[in-house]
Amino acid sequence: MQLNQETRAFIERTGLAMERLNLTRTFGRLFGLLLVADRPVSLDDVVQVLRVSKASASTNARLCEQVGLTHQVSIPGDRRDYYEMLPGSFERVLAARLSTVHEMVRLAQEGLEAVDPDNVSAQTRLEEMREFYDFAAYKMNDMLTQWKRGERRRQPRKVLKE
Amino acid sequence: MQLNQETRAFIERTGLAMERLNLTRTFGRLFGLLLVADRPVSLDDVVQVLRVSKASASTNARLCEQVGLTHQVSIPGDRRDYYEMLPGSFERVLAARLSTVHEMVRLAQEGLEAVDPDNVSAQTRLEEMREFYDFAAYKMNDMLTQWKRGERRRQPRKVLKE
DNA sequence: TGAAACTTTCAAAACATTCTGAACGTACTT
DNA sequence: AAGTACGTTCAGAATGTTTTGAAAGTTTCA
Repeated sequence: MQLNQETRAFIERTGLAMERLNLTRTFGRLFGLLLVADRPVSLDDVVQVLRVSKASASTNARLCEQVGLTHQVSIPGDRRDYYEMLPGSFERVLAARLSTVHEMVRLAQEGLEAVDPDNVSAQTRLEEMREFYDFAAYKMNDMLTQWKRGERRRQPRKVLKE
Repeated sequence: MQLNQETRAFIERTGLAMERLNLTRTFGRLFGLLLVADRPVSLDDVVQVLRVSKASASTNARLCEQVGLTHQVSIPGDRRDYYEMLPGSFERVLAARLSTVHEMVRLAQEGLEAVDPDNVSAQTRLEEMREFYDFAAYKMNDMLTQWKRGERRRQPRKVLKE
């Protein structure tokens, strides 16, 4: 696969960015490659562009599939597996996040059941936690619904402090 | 620090839950302890309850402070440092997440500048990515604002598929 | 059926992270 | 000033994760 120098640099930056999110650099580079590819990507493409072993390419490609980032594609007259990022990947990733938010709600509930009834500060904290994540889950749901409905007008750019 | 058996079990579950979110088990246990404590927690408490070295207790306690989970507390006549989880921790954690969402927007923008102008599929994908995370950032901001304003009515429970 | 073209699996190696004990620094107390 | 109580740092140990090469598995096709 032909990629210009800037594009290769972008792939590396993606690797680093994903590393910061606690994913692996290789996985992140693959994500970058999938973003910029102008056609479905084969395992050999991954090996060639990312300079990793075929084993690693295979493992990470399957991971992408698992988390809903890619779909498998086949090409007539070709036996290889191809992977492609389809529209809607981002919302699928976010939807998966929802379940971790629900887990926080559940955890808080378990805490409330475990602590002594006279431990007021813990009760208060755990209630805040439960309310917060419950609220967050609700809002995330909302957001996904709106996005899927196409209510996605681009927000006016503004400077935000980090 | 006295903790009943259930509460100790809760701390362990918190450790495991945080591990699933790519944090360390020790950090997660500390989070659990801070949630259920009925008074500010000292390093010695951490050592005693979590059975970790003082070094690890110190490192992880400082990490909690860094990410805005705890505040330092001092007690008259006591030289030790105490840590306590204050209200608003959860929103601080989420606010920190916002910056990673912004990074995704920036990354997508960089991609758009890097790929060949005739690579339409990449352009489309990267635009979707930029729009999505931009939208997400906007909605997260909204959510935080509403939460802080107290618009946090508990949502009716409903069953959601994992 | 057998060879060719692929992908997956697996044990070991490379690498990265986290924890520990010990040493050190600092600030109180007597 | 010396002793004590505390927190931090650091090198090395323990542990966990990812990648690799090699071998095995699968599918296609002649």
